[in-house]
Amino acid sequence: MSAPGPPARTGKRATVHDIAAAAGVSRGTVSRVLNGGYVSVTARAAIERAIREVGYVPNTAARNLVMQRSQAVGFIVLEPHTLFLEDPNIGGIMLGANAALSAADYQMVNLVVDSERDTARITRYLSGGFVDGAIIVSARSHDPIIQVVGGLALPSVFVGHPRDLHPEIPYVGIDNLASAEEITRRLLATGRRRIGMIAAAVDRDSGADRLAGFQRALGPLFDESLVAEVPVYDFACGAKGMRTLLEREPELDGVFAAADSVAAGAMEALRESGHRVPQDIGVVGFDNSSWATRTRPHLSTVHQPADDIGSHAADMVLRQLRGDPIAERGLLLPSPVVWRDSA
Amino acid sequence: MSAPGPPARTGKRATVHDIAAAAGVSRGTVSRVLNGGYVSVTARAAIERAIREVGYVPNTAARNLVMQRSQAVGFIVLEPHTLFLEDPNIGGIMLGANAALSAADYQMVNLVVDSERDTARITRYLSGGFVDGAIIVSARSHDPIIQVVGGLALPSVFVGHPRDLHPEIPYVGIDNLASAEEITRRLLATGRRRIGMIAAAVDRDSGADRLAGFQRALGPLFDESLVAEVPVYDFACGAKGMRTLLEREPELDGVFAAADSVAAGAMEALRESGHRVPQDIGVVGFDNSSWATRTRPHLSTVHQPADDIGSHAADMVLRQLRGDPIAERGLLLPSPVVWRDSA
DNA sequence: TTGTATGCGTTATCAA
DNA sequence: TTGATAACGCATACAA
Repeated sequence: MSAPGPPARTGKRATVHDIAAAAGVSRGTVSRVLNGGYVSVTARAAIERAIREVGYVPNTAARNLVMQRSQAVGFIVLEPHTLFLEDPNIGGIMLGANAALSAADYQMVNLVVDSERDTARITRYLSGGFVDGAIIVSARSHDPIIQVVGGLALPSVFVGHPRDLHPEIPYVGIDNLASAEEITRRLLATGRRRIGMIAAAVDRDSGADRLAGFQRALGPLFDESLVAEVPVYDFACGAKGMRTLLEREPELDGVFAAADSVAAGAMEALRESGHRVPQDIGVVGFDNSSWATRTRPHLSTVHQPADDIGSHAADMVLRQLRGDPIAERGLLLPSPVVWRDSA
Repeated sequence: MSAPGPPARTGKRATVHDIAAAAGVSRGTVSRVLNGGYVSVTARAAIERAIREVGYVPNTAARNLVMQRSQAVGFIVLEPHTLFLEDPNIGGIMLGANAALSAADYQMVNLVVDSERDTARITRYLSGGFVDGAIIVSARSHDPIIQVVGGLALPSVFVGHPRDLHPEIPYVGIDNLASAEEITRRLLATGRRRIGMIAAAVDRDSGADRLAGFQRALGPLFDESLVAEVPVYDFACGAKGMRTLLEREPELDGVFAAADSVAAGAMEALRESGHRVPQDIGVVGFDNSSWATRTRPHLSTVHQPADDIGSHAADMVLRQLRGDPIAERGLLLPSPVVWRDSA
């Protein structure tokens, strides 16, 4: 109980004042060695020893108050809590952002807003100066949090490409439309003609763009009845969507699932109904997440550089924080198709 | 740009001082209506109007400084970042904790510590008064963060049942040993005799206890060579562990996988090697996560009430925060076996 | 019921 | 190079 751990387990924590007293100098001098500034060698030595002795650890609230910053950036996810967990994509983006942020010595604070109550609490949190900036994922234009962030003029970045949405806030993402088009084309190239899509989250820009890309690739072959819309990117929705499609069109020979998790669910449904992949039906996904190599056969899919998206998003916030004006209105990262065996 | 959003987009935010000026009262009176205290009806009305007018939002740093609290609780995960995403169990616990915390108007702050650098930054974060309490997941006794938390006397709770680890910090979890024993027994009851285990994370209490339970159930039938140890609870490790086991013992007729994700990987390997489940080999898992119903056949497993664990953990921190002394040294939640078709 | 004054722990601006 | 001293925005004990 008494041996280890640098900070002494006393009720009150040591302050700059205590260091000053212990070292026999003024608080100003202590502050100068803590930050950077002219201080004599002898004074510095005495103070550094005192710091260790009293087990000093800075009080961030006090520092924030005077510095007007928190050294933290919010990672705001506007999705149900459960999806936040299920979606490997959001996870990857989060990891990338966290790595970049922590390299710059910023703490990432994870904020999932799902309910009215969340909105209120997180509004308070953002307004309270707990974060210096924000990375916003899955924004829709009506989200009240967006208004708050805009009103606060909080240095921010959108992940994704929401249109008509605070043009002064930059974005980073991929070209969902072009990539969806490209992967659908390859489905055509392997001879499929009755091609369906399991479209998810069409109320969001990513979902809508993937559907649009699919339609553009198919051109006159596009058949609205071969699009099964499901609410979210997940396994269960994929299985359900696939069953719907099979029911509507027994002759189906190709399927574009809007995400790998959706594709995995679809393949499960396909196996149950006795269809072989890729012989009977070709399947392609989107994301190149760990789902893609968890299915048999492995999924052909679009690689979404989640990690890069996250780190670029973090960089854009960091740059605003530094005062560097950011030139681009937005940033689209490459998302190449990766071919495996499912189509 | 100018229409919506309560806080006016001015550079400086309104303070209590501004409210006082606008309402023609002193700061003290304003503070009293903000918190609670005696204040005349007329003054209150004027102040409340002024608050809306100036678009006041409290400065949390200042409030924290004077109140010596942050109204936030850290959710500390001592695991690699990637596992934090993959492990559905941690996710469920997080969700449960978040729900309880936000119901009590606390902000949950997610802290994953994976590297040296993380440790330093998060130590600073915790010590800086950013959180009033902590929920600690996956602790091992040597983790330096534990020392910090202990040294700070930060109201905390362990998720899991780490022994020899700060006995003054309560824990909440399940009885991994008993449940592992129980589910292994049922494997025996269905006639299996050459039973192996894919043991994961044996350096942690949960992993070690599950292995111990397995051994206790088997008694004299226990064969050390039929235990394949893998580093973490995940799909890929499950497949690899299964292949190892099959190689060591072609006559294997039962397998206990230390987690559902591990079991799913194992079943994938089994399918590839042409073994039928449950006819040739019975498989049981642990967690009752979404993996359990994603496999064919569905997994028999142990239900781990992740949500409840999370909310109970949050409650224990909240109680300490309120000053209620917490009586129990720890809390073990029921974790019943759920039988499906894989064994 | 209200106003005033003081302190929370830092940093920053001055003189010295 | 250093030591006072004034902010930062809020809560609160005390005086009025």
